[in-house]
Amino acid sequence: MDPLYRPEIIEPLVQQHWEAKAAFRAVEDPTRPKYYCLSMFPYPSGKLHMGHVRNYTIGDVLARYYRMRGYNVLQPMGWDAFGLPAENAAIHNGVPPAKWTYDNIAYMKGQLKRLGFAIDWSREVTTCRPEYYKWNQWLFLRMLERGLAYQKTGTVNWDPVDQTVLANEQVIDGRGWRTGALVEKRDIPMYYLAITRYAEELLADLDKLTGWPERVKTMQANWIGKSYGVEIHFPLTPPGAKANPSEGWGPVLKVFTTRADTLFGVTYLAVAPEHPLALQAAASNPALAAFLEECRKGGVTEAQLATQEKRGMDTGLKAWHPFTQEPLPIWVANYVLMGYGEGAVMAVPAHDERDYAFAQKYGLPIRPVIRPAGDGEAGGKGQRPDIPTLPYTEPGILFDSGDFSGRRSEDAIEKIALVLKSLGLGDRRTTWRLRDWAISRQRYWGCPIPLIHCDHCGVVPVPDEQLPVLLPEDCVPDGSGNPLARRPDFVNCSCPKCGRPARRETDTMDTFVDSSWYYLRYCCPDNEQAMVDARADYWMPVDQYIGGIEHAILHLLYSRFWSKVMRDLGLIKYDEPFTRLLTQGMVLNHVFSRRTAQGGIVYFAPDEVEVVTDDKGRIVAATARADGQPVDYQGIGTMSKSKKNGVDPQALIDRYGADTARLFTMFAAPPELTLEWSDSAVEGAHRFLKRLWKTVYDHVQGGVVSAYREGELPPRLRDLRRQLHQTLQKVTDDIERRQQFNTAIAAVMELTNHLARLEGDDACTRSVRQEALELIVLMLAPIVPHICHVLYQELKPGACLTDASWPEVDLAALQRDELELVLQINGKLRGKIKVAADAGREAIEQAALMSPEVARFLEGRPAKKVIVVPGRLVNVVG
RNA sequence: GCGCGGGUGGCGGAAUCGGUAGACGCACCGGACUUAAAAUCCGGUACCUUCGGGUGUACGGGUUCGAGUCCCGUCCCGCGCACCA
Repeated sequence: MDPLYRPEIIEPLVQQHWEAKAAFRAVEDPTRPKYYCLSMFPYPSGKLHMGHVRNYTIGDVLARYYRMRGYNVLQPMGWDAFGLPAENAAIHNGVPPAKWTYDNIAYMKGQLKRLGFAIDWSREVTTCRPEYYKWNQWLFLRMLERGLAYQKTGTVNWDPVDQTVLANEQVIDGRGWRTGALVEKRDIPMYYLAITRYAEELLADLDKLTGWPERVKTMQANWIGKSYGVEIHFPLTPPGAKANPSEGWGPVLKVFTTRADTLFGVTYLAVAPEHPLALQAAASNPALAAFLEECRKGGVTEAQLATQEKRGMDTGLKAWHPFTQEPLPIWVANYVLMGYGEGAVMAVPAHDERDYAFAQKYGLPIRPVIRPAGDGEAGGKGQRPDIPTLPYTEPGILFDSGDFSGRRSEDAIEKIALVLKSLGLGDRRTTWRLRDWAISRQRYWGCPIPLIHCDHCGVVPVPDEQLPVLLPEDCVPDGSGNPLARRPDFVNCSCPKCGRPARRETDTMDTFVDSSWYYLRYCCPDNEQAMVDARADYWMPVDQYIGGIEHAILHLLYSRFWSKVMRDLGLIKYDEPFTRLLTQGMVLNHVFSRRTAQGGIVYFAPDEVEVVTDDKGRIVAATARADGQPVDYQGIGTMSKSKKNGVDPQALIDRYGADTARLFTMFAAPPELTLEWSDSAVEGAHRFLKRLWKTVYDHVQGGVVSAYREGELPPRLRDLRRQLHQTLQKVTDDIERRQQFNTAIAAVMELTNHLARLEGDDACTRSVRQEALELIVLMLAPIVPHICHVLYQELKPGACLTDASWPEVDLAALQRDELELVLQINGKLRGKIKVAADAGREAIEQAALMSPEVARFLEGRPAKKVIVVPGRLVNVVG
C-alpha cells in the first residue's frame, strides 16, 4: 500500500475498474425494489460549473447509498441539448450549433466521468438527436388530435434581442429571462399547449407531493393562481330601453370579481386598453385611439414600469348596474390586464387600493359600502357606521347595499351570486392565473413543429410515418431571424393530404418541451417503435429528483403537466413524475469589483486579487495583483460569469482529485442552503482524506487481525464500539431520512478523530480498530467512493467495495451499564451524575439529591420538585 | 404590497420531539518536530469575571421546572410573485 494518498493515481484506476465491471448498469428486475435517482440534466454549455458538481454529487451520494442498501438503482444522465446559447456561439464562431453542442457534450461527459458518478451511461439521452425529438413531435400530434395543442394568433411577448417569442414564464419584470431585453408585444400565430385544462388537477395534486419542499409547492400554487369569485354582467343598454324583456339583456360588459359584496360601491367600470369595447369606442374617438396606442407601446417602457402610474380615459360609453339600474361610466385603464379574468373590472374605489388611486386622480365618486365587523356587529340594517380610512379592503359588514345590507361579506357574496344568476346577469366563477403554454419559437436550434402549410388544405399535421421531421444540422445562423426559413430543402415539401407543393412550419418548440419528459426516455432510450414501454412502468416515478430551485415553477410544472397528458393518453400509469424533490442551494463566492473612471464596474476574479484580513480573518481590504491598486470587496454573491467569481471544477479536480471536490461540496453546507466557496475549506476536506489514508495505512502495516470476542473487550474498547455504532445509526438517518450530508460527514470525522487517538496494538485493540475502519470506509463510500474503494481493498484483501452492503448497526454495542446525566439546579447546569443504566426515577432522584452540587446551591433548603428526563438530565427545583 | 424562508462565535455551520448552546470544519493563537520554512502532530479559542461564578442564539414581552426551539409584538436580511380585480 502506498503510504501517501495520491488521488491522481488511484481515481482513474478505480474508474477503470467500474467501467470494466459495468458496475452501474441498471437492469430491470421485478424481484428487487427499485430506486430511480435523477439529477436535472445539464445544458451542454461547454464545461461543468460548481453548481453541476454539487447537484450531481448529491444525486450520486443517494444513488450509491441506496445501491448499498440493496435497491436496484437507476441513475442516468443526458443533455438538454437544444437552445439559444448554441446559436449565439454559432453567430460568434461561425460553427454550426450541432457541432458546438456535440463537442461540448463530449467534453462535459469526460468531466462527469472524472468526478466518478455512478451513472448508467448506456441510457444517455440527448434531446437534439432525432431519435429523441421524434417523440416530441409524435406527442405534439396526439395533443393536436385532442385539442390539447392548438394554434392561435395572439399578442405575444417578443424578445427583440433573441428575435423570438417568449412564454409568460420567461418574461421577468417586463424583460426577457435570458437577454434582459425589454419585451415588446407582437401579434403572431402561435401554437399553445392547453395546460390550463389541467389547472385544477395540477393544483389539487400538490397535496400528494409529500416529498416536495413546501416552498416549491407554494410557488406552484401561486403560479396556478386559483381564485374564486363571481362573474357579473353589466348591461350596455338602459333597462328601460328594452322593447321586450324576453329578448334578454342585450350586449353586456362582463367583469370578474372576488369581492361581489362590494357591488353597491361600484362607481365606474374599467376595461383593459386591448378590450374590444375600448377598441370600438376608439374608432370614433381619436383622443382615445391615441391613448390606446400609447398604452400598447407604453406598457413595457422602463419609466412606466418604474412608476406604475395609473392612467386612464373615459370611453364615453355607459353600462347599467344590475341591481340599482344606475348608469356607470366605462373607462379604459392601464391597470386592467386583458389576460386575466374578462379584461374588465368593476371599480369600487372605497374598497380597492387601485380603484381608489384611480378615482382620486380622475375625480370619480367614492362610495363606501363595507364596514369592519367589529363589536357593533348586530348593528341592524342601514345603520351608518364609522367609516375607517379609505380604501378599506378587508371583508366586513355591508351597508347601503339594498337587501344585502347587514350581511357579512362572505355571506353576501353567495347571495349576490345567486340573485345575479336568477337574473341571468352573472354566476359564481373560478379564474386562474395560469395561461396556456405558448411553445412556438422562431429559432433554428430546436425541435421542428411537425406541421405543413398547404394553400389548399390549410395547416396539415405531418403523418406519423414521416416522423421525425429532421432538423438540418449544418445550418450556421447569423443572428437575424430563423435560418430554417431560408432553407428551401427544409421548407419545400408536398402536402400530405393533396400532394401539392406546400411549406413546412419553420417554428421550433420551446426547449422546455424537451425537458418535460426526458426522465421517461431514460427508461427505454433504445426503443425506436414507441415513446415509452413497460420498462417505464418498472422505473417510474422518479424516487428522488435533485436540481436547482430556479426550476421550481417552469420545468417542474411542465413536467407534471406532461405526465398527466401522457397518463390520459394511456402511455404511462402514474400521476406525478417526481416522488421526492431536493432543491439544492446555489454556490457562492467572494465578489471583487472596481468603479471605472467612466462610472462602470469591472469585476476581478478572486484569484486576481490579494486580500488583507484583520486579526479575526475578515477581509478588510483587497488589491488587484495586476496593478497593485485597491479593489472593493463586495461580500458574497452567486458564482457567475459576469462577476468573474466562478470556480472551475476542473482546476479543483486536477489539484485535489474528485473525492476532495465531492467531500467539500457535501460537507460545507446542508444541500438546500447556499454553499460558500472557500479555498481553505477545500484544503480541510483534502486534509481529512489524507489523515484517513494514513490511519488505514498505519493499521494495515500491522498485518492480519484476528476477530475479538465480545466478552473480552475492556471498557475503553466497548466505549469506542458504542460510539462507532451510534455514528453508524446517525449517518444512516442523516443520509436516508434527513438528507443532511454535512452532519453525517461531521459525525464520521469525529469518530475518526477518536480512533486516531486510540492507543495500543494488542490483538483486541487492533481487532476493534479494524472493525471501526471498515465501517468508516463503508459510511464514506457514497461520498468519496474512490479512496474508499482502495482502502476497503487494503482492509479486506479480496473484497470489492462495489459489492459491499451498507453495514448493520450492532444494537448490542449500543448497550451501556452506566449513564451520565446532566444535573440542573433551578434550570441551570451545575454538574453531572452517574447512574446505572437501568436506574429508576426514584434512584435517579436520590442520586441527584445526594450530590454535593445540590447541597451547595440549595444551601439546606428542601427541594420543591425534581424533574427527571430519562437518559438525559435531572432538574432539582429548590 | 402579498406569500414563503431566515437572523446562533471571527467565518461556514451543529443542536433531529421543549432538555448540556456552539458538534464538525475553517480561521486565529500557543507548543512539538526542523538550521529554517512548508507539511505534519499536540493543545487552546463565545463574552465578562473578584476564578465562586455571571451573561449569552436580532430586539421587547409571555408560557414553562427548563426556550435557539413554542406564543405575541418589533426590527433586519434573503427568495418568490407582483396593478391577478
